[in-house]
Amino acid sequence: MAPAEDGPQPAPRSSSGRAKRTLVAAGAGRPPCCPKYHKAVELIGRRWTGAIVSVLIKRQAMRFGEIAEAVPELSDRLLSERMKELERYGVVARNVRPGRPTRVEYELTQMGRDLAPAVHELERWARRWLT
Amino acid sequence: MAPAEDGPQPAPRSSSGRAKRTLVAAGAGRPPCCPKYHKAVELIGRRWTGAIVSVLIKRQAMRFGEIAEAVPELSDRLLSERMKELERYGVVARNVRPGRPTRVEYELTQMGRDLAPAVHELERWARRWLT
DNA sequence: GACTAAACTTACGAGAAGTAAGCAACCAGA
DNA sequence: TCTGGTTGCTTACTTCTCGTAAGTTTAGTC
Repeated sequence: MAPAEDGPQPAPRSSSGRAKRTLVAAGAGRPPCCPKYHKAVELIGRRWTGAIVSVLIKRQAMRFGEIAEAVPELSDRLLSERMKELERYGVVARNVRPGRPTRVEYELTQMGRDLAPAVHELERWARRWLT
Repeated sequence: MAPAEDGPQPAPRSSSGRAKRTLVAAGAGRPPCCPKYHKAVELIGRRWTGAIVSVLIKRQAMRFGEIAEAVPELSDRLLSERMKELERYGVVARNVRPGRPTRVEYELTQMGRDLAPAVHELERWARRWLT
């Protein structure tokens, strides 16, 4: 990240009152500061995604209702939405088990399991600094 | 949160069709899965917060406009909002330098610097798994 | 006296999240 | 057979957050 961009000239942004800094900066052909990290934050930064991944790291495979219980503040609607996203990104795998009331199991893929260090570090930080 | 409504019976979710699982679970007196981690995700999971902390980790003190340049997609409005939040949480410190036009410098506190491992792990993951 | 710079604010529409309820498939018990 | 229960989602609607654009403030400078 922070690619090149060592500005000798303080340079652009604005011309009067307040012009479009964003556009000026983007228009200068400068790439976004770190597309991959940004994308990662978009993914796991989305509300509840971190919590979902966190509980899936602790137990290996969980059913829909189990995740819902483990994260009580999360509603079914959002849980369903987040799981679909995570599946689409390849972070979790979804397995439907044959049976009467349909049972669905979710588990992390390798990509998802590899998020563990980040999640653990964040947990460590939270434990240390938050009340 | 979860005021009154203390049902002695576990009475887990539903009675017909689909009742309020969320409220039932919360009402059962069960604490949220991990309040601190949840709080952390609320904080750094908010849009752009991760990116802001990330650039502040790389350089030590930055002015408002420098952060804005380093994260070109981020608008002034949100940058201002996020910085206020981060300051309130104690993640960054704000120093106003005397002189006109007003110059403000932001730098991470120890609490903020301690976020570096989590941010680095997330960056590593992003580099490895995202396109 | 108009112009400029830096750091914010304000206004407003669009999109994401929260809340509540419904649905489909199946089965156990009365 | 009818009632009720379980499970994994949807749908409908409200509220909050984000993105975009433009305005404000303070004081030096041309």
